[in-house]
Amino acid sequence: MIIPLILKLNGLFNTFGASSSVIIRVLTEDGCVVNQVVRENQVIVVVGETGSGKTTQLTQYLHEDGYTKGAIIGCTQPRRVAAMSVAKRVSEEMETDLGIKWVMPFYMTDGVLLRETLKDADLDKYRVIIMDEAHERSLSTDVLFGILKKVVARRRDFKLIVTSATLNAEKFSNFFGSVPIFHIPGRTFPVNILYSQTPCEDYVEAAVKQALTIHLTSPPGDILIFMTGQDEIEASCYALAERIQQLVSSSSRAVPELSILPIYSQLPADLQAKIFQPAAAGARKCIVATNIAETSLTVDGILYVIDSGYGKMKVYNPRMGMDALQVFPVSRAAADQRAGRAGRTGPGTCYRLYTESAYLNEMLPNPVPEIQRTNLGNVVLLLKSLRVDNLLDFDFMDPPPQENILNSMYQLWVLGALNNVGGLTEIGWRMVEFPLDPPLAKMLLMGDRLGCTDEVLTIVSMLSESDAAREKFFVPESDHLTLLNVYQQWRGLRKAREVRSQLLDILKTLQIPLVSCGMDWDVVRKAVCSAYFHNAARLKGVGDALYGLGYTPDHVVYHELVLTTKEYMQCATAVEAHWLAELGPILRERERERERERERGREGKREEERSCHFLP
DNA sequence: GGTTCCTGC
Repeated sequence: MIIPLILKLNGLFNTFGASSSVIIRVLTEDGCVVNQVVRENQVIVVVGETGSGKTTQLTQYLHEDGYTKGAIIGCTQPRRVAAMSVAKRVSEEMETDLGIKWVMPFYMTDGVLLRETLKDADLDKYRVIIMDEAHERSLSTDVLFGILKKVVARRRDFKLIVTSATLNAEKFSNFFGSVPIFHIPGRTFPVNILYSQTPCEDYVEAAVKQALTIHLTSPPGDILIFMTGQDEIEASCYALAERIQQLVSSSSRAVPELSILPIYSQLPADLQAKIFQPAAAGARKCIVATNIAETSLTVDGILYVIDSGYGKMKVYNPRMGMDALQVFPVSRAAADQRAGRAGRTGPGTCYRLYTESAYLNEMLPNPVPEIQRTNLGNVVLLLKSLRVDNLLDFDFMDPPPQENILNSMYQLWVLGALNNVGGLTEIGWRMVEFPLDPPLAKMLLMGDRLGCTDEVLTIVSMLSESDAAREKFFVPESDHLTLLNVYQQWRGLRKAREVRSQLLDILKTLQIPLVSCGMDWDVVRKAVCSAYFHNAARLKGVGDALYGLGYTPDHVVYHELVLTTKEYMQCATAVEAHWLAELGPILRERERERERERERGREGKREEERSCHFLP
């Protein structure tokens, strides 16, 4: 077998970190040590650079040691594109080794593996699971950690290999009982890090200046600037273009070309693709990005990184039942990840627009894991179905705030998924079958009861489709019906169609018939209402804010409430007040109680009646 | 009239 070995001898028995008692073992050139250690340990943690080939190497060793005989090696990634591209790369590498029988590891997202535990709690079909990029701490990764820890205890033949960035390795090792940590050296170049001498007043301005300085005085190499969002990116690009233009017209010397390229996830795909095209001869690229360029996208040729030190993050507030999209200083780990982007093609430089003292004293070592800042409805449902009765006792590596768990349980109870003692109801058991957020699963099941599964199925599928085409097909009473309208009139929506057919399969297995209500769309609104009545609002003093709706309903339910500069209800549907009473009698009672509590307490006016802004 | 990045089928 001629797969180049990247695992190299890297010093014997180094201790890992000053406080650590864990010894880093060594992977030798011939790989026999790793084989032996995998043999001797059920769980190991592997520290290595992204793309160092560690998963390829590990699966090869595992194969050699017979772990693929009559069993499967599973390898998880946090993102689907990554899972697919790793699978592709590995299969290409395999093809070059003619005549060798190789059992491909099964690549998937961690979310897929998590859902597999629903059907097979012990994951019997897997002999080994490799969790790649576990340091990213996706919601699914964190839930899987707790579940796999139990699988490891129950199945002595089962192996778990967790790969991680340096910072998290010891924590991961401790979680699984001080398991061995391995180090695989990376292949990146050193990055020189320069800090701002004083705190920076306006990082957009500072970034633009720094980029110009690099462009005019530093050797060739592309620039990558990290900003928080679309607005700042547009402002930076505009300012950069303007300054370059000024220089061109005022300077007698020739100003080299600078190709200014914004990138963020909302940017249309054809514009996104531009960042991967090489710059014209003699020109330099300057990419201005959100944190999409931190992990999701990798551009080669970057030698200069300019880091604002900030990023946006969604934070769930259980008291308000609302997500807030807020700007935060990034963590040290994220800042280091950003800096590392300058060292992929050669020795690079990272300009941090904040002081070294801010880096050392004000930034968190790691980002707050997603599980601690999100609505846990799905997690609760899933764990309940795995017969984890007391969620507060579940072995989370970093437990979510108790308030988040209790609030999510309350929401599930309101939806009828949990009974009074916190067990799954019949509806709850059926909701688990759907890979959907609990309200959407509920909407489907209510569609069954109300005779409109066909319509509701489309609406649920469309919520995952882009909202770009929505405007033309506007239905005044309901954003949700607008989505149905879009789908019915323009059936070229690929993603929605795929999702729809897959959800339809699940309906079939649950023996729920596909029934249409024709044009009687009121029942559809009722189904929407039944899913969202915990997200209900009475409109008050909204004035001009409703101009897009055409008329003013008394009550609406909404898909999501997000706090940005203002509070925004996203995807709202007008409902009749008596529907709320019919469909959610328990809720109404609880709400009255809570309102009375609130009136007594100091907590706020804000929650009583939300004046709101509509997004068509 | 606006919002970082992801996921399940």
